[in-house]
Amino acid sequence: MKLPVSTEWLLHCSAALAQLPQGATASAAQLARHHDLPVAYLAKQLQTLVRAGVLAATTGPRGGFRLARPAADITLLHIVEAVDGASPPYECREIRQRGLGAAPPEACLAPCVLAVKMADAHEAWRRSLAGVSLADVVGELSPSVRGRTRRLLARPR
Amino acid sequence: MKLPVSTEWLLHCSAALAQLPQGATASAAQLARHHDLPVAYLAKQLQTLVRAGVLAATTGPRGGFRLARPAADITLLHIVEAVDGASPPYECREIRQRGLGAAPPEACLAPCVLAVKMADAHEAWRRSLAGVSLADVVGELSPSVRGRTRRLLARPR
DNA sequence: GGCGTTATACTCGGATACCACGTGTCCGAGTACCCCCGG
DNA sequence: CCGGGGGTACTCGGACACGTGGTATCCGAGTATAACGCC
Repeated sequence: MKLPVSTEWLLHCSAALAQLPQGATASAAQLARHHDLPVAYLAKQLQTLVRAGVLAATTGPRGGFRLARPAADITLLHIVEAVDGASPPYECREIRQRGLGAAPPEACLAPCVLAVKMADAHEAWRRSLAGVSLADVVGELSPSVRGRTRRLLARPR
Repeated sequence: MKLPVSTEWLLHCSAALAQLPQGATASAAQLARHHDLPVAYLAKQLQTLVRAGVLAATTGPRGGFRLARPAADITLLHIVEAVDGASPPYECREIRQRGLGAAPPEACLAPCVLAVKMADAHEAWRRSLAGVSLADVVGELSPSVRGRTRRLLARPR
């Protein structure tokens, strides 16, 4: 039940991109320097967010990454599930139907109780993350911090 | 964010033990046959639950495993955190304080917003699992299934 | 027949290999920019 | 001075090793049982 370490990186990078002016981009190298992260690996993970439709990438000079949608439409769940996959952590393999104690088929019409409870918990987790957007996160930052980020990630003219 | 496969095994084994008469035990071999699981690995994982205080083990003939507490006092969270560890899946490493964009110390007096939101989600997940006890799970099974489990796991006299 | 001793077989418990996924790194393809040249 | 073409440097994108933790397995330590012999 460990999330990849890169999850933290991508959350912070996405939050940083959400603080930039509309349409502005930041390169993988800039974002890596901004938080002192390994450039190559961060770039690899940023691609994951692009494939998931959370970020958009532009190649060439003055290219880079930007949010693919307004910050209010990107939730923490989108980012987490993009980097970690959307499959639930608990997977019911129906072991109740195997072995000497295999439940009779008529008892298996209803889904496995344990699977249901585990799915409920996972859904509670997803709901909590889906309730927080990048706009919410940025909104909780002080204006001075926000301005600082914009200034530091501004592209050299 | 994958839970070990053995999580399902231990949940089902614990539920089976919760259906046994007070004080009755079942050996690792019995439980393994009951669900067609690898005996040795299951035994290793059952030990984990013993160390966590969820199960109690008795050695020697007619020994085996039993619940260490009443089924109503054992929640799904106890079992899941015993097998998977209690550390939260998201760990804040304070990357906001590193790199060129390191936040000034006075801005870091409040905890990292992202870490708080991730912790909230984890807490929602834990709360959901903590709300379901083994007694609840067993209570949702039909009496016929429950009697069948007791009969199949009864020790030969 | 009852009791103590011994042998036994069954149980858990920890130490030891194997494999997959996350971590980390590299080089190649593509493109927007900028400079230079010609008109 | 203006427009077009080519070179360049910067960007992302995917393919290639390494390490840690879950998966799987084995054999050894301990104990309650049961049988046996003795009183």
